[in-house]
Amino acid sequence: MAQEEKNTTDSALENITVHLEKEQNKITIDDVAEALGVSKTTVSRAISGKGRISEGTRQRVMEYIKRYHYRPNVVAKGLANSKTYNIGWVIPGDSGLTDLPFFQRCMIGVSEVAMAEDYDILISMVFERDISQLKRIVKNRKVDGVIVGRTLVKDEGVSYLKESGMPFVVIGSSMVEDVIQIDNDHINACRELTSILRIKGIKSFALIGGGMNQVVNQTRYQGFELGLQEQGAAVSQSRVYMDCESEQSVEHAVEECIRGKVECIVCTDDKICQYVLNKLAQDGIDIPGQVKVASFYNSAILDNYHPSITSLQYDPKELGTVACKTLFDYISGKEVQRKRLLGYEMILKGSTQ
Amino acid sequence: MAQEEKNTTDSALENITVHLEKEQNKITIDDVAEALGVSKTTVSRAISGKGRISEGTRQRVMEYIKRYHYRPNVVAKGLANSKTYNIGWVIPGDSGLTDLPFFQRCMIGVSEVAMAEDYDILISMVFERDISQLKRIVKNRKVDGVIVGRTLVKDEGVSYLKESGMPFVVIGSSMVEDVIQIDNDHINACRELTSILRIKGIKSFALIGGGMNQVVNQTRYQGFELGLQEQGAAVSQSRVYMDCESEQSVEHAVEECIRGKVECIVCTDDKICQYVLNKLAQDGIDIPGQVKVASFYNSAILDNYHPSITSLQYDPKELGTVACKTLFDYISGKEVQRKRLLGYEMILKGSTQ
DNA sequence: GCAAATTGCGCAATCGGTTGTTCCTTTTAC
DNA sequence: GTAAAAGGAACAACCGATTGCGCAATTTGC
Repeated sequence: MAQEEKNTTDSALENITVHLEKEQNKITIDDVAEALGVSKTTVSRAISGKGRISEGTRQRVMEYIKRYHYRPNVVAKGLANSKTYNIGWVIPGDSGLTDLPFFQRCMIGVSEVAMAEDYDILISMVFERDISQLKRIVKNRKVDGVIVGRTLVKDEGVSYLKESGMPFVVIGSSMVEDVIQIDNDHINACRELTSILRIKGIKSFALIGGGMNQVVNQTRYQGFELGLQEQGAAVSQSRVYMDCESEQSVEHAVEECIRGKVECIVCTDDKICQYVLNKLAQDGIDIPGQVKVASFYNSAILDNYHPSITSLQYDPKELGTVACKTLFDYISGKEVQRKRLLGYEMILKGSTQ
Repeated sequence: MAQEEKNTTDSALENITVHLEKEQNKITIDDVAEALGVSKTTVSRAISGKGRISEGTRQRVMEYIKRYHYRPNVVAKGLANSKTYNIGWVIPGDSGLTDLPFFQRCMIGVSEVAMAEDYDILISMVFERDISQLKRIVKNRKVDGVIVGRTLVKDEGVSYLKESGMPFVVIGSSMVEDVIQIDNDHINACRELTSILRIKGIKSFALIGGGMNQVVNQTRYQGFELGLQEQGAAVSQSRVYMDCESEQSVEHAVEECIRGKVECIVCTDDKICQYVLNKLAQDGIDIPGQVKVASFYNSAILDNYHPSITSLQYDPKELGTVACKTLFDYISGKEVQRKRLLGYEMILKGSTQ
């Protein structure tokens, strides 16, 4: 009965309309100047600390500002010194379950650094290969720089940014020349993984991976091949199934692995790993008894599997932090390293025991 | 060998530094005016279409603009008419696997509407209950309005926005008075679900749900109770386990359901449903034979379960679209409905067969 | 004690647009 | 044919900050 009342109340409320009434008695730098009997130049200097100003008046201004909650208008400030105090954050709009939390955590790093510099983050989603949103924020000069996550081998966003002259940093690697990149050391991560597993006596590997149009997958593929090469004759065989975009293609790859008595399956991301694990469970194949499994990211979507999955783990927040710092350095004219590789962590778990 | 060369090349590249050299010969409205021998007023009016201007000169201006790719400086434009051409998008920084894709798809809707109005989206993440990022963009007046996703029962962000006078719209519902809300009709969705299941002969239900501090969970709880109430004596018993934040608490709830011979478990979100399904699988309990299961969102994280899971599904993009349109209407002074409820879709699948 | 150097502060231009007002020209009305 | 109305374009103020430059007052140097 209580609920029913509640419900009818709600229905009634639905038809209520509201509209905005503006008042906005926003205080400007002129107001502050007038109130204190000084020029706005003085107020500006008190705040920025630039130029010549006596400590006394500076204090007086700061007190007034604090007391009456004056905040400089960022738009006006931006106009005066040609800055927007925004950076763009380009993310794939169609990112999967693995990517999404990864980039969100990247963004935490970006966000922290940006806030410290009084910058905010403007978002630009890229669907399929449509970069019109990115073009907009660049052409409209709504950002001072851009950070790009997940690059493709032939990445139109990166090419566009490069020719536009807009400063930008790529999280991950890029095939385009002369681009500032912050990436994890996938190559060495893969080498170490194969090496460690080899020491455990594994002699046959398979790599099951996503689209080779993504730079990250290509890099992991390289690292995997390189790692196996280093193991030399000790590895009897290896199989590679890249460009697995659907669950079916992954299942097919797994079937071939089983048939070929592959001892260890390495997945290039956790979504693919999820498919692999489901297929193995379906076929009643024991992990790690009959086949061992390793993946990347160590993300939450694999949390519920037993045994837990050996992973190469990165620190997405660190990627974000470093990328954003690098971007600011670059914008402010400092020299920055063109390509910087961050570390990784090997998390050995039950699936490769 | 090829790879090794590649690798050393890469290492060498890592130490290369780059730095920005500015040139930026950006063309301004004055340049256009001068080139055409008209005043900048004329150029401005040609573009905006406001004021009196002959069709001839308008054409002339537009042609020049197109040819030389003139783009008005949005910051300057914003300063002149006190707009930022940005809207804020507040999302929980710690959102789970279900929330994240949901809000991303909301954002697609928001983004589309915003772009059509020449607006961009500024992001503000809320961690725990820390709304300092939101405060920043509001105080710095970097946005003309804000859209808030996932509200808490006692939501500091919403309270803050309300007292700040910044226009905003909530996706979902809010407990704060007089707030513009766009939500799905959870109440009726729940009622319909219980009703349909009841018709199938189910007599005992359980609801396993997340934190009651989230408005959406509270609403679903209400709808569930209301639905059962309407079924009256036909329902022999029902159990409610809200505030399940951990996998353990979900498992515990499931155990009790099994022991109590509950015929159908309803989950308030797909993450919880995942836990429920894992627990049921672990205990070897058959779905839908021994117990039926239903959830919300119909999200991808349940894609790999068999049988597939009956869900109440919403259209997140529509939520975003409507929210953003409403926000623009409100900002421009139009009257808007205070609370608007959007539809839902019942997806009956194997888990309730 | 006087010139030079330093300090403190304000004037006014500037960033790149928008818009109310004015002024001149053309069109309309009767 | 003349007054009124409408049309077209420019002037200049304005949005709210920053900053080069100039001037007066104070401090320093010898």
